Amino acid sequence: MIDRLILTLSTRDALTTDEIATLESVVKRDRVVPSGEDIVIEGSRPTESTLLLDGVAARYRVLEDGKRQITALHVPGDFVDLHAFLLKTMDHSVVALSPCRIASAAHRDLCEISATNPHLTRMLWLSTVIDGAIHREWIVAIGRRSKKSHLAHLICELYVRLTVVGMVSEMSFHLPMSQAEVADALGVSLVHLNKTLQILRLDGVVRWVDRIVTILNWERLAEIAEFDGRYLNLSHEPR
Amino acid sequence: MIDRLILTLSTRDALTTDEIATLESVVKRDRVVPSGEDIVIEGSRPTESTLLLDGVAARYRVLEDGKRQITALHVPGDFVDLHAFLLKTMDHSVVALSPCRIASAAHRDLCEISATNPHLTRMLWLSTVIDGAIHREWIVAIGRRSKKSHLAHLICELYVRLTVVGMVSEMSFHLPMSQAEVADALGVSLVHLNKTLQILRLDGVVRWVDRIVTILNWERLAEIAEFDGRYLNLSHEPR
DNA sequence: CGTAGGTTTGAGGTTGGTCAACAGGTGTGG
DNA sequence: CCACACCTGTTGACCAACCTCAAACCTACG
Repeated sequence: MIDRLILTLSTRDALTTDEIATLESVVKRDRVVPSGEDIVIEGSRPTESTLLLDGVAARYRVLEDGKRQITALHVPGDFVDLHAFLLKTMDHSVVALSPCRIASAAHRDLCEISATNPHLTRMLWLSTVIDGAIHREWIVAIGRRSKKSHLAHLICELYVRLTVVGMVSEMSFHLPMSQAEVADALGVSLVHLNKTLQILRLDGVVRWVDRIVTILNWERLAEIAEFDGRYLNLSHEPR
Repeated sequence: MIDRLILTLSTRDALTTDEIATLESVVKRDRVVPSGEDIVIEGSRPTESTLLLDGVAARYRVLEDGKRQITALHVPGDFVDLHAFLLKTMDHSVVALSPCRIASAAHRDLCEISATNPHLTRMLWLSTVIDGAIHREWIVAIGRRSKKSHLAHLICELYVRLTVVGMVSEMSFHLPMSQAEVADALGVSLVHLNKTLQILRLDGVVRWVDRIVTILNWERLAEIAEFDGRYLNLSHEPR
């Protein structure tokens, strides 16, 4: 069940069989959330953290005028709200952008891990700081990149993250998001997102049809995005 | 020396005297970095994390065309690169925006803490996830707020964060940043930042002269910013 | 067959960027 | 003491990027 969590973590550092067993025993009750439904709600005080097993989910906030900003996208193997283990109260909601299979880890059990297994604790901590690294990259992208470069960057990021959990084949991956949702992730209007996407298509660097993204020219795409995947911290080292 | 770190942490949860003593013994070698100098450099592999004792520092990245984006601002009591304890390699630099007094905590010692004091470990972990919460709020601000609202929001945030460490008096605080640096934090041009600031001044909500910021009308400012400080996680509870 | 959700396109207006110039303050060397 | 460079803040003019509104089109589905 937690194969993809293991993949994401063990890409960064080796897990012992004991640690894997601990994670397996702690992650429980898998179920499916339909597309469009909230997995976690702003203001709630969850007593467990949610692991995404399958599907794509997004953290988001809505402003008073109805504008929505997606602050993070999650792929299988990600905890969508591990930070709530320490923050206690959710300061944003998490929505299922596609049907999502999820499971839960009780904060009581996570607390137990933090008391008994320092290395596994650091690995969980690591996954929250990688979230942070991705947030920073998004800030740079929204703040200083052109929209074309930003969109290219997002595609590069998702390509790499989905590769880690084995969900890319032949430069192609399923991205179950509407253009309106992608626009909310980039902080642009739907209309402008669409026009920006046209440009990438015309450049011949990506195909994006029926929610299947195919990278036709990785070199050019990464160049447009000025993409440097180091922030995803894929290197395997003692943590 | 670490008074402000204690302030920030114990605002969120009680620290035992033992824990305070541990922190005190781990944070060493305070020194001053002159304004404008880098405290940590992108690509480096620090073996210790840096605690900011005094001054203001910023995490930032520079793109190929020379544009800079500040991804985080740090006030006294913040660790500027605690995440590097787990990420190992810095994916951004940290610069002193004013003369900064800093001290260091060796990763070896932090690792020791993670092995021996679960609660203190969680408190350090907490401080990295609060960083993350601030990042998310910045993403929302850059992506979906008007520049006026975004600037107001930044002022509100700094007001609250500086209050926690006792650096605000009578709605006034010292903010040792040039307008160009603030512009890099908001992801706008210097010219536009200046014009936006004029508007807030004309509205009579802030005074901002000689790097001293005075909030003249908190109510209106918070309203313009649509500010809700919950994301700063100031509530005191067991973590 | 009508409706709903998603994509695409065009037109026109606003926000915010770039370029350029100037003002005030500070430090430096002649 | 002045002349000068330099840094920061300020302002105006012009232009590009991006937004909003609006409509058309497509497909899936009851």
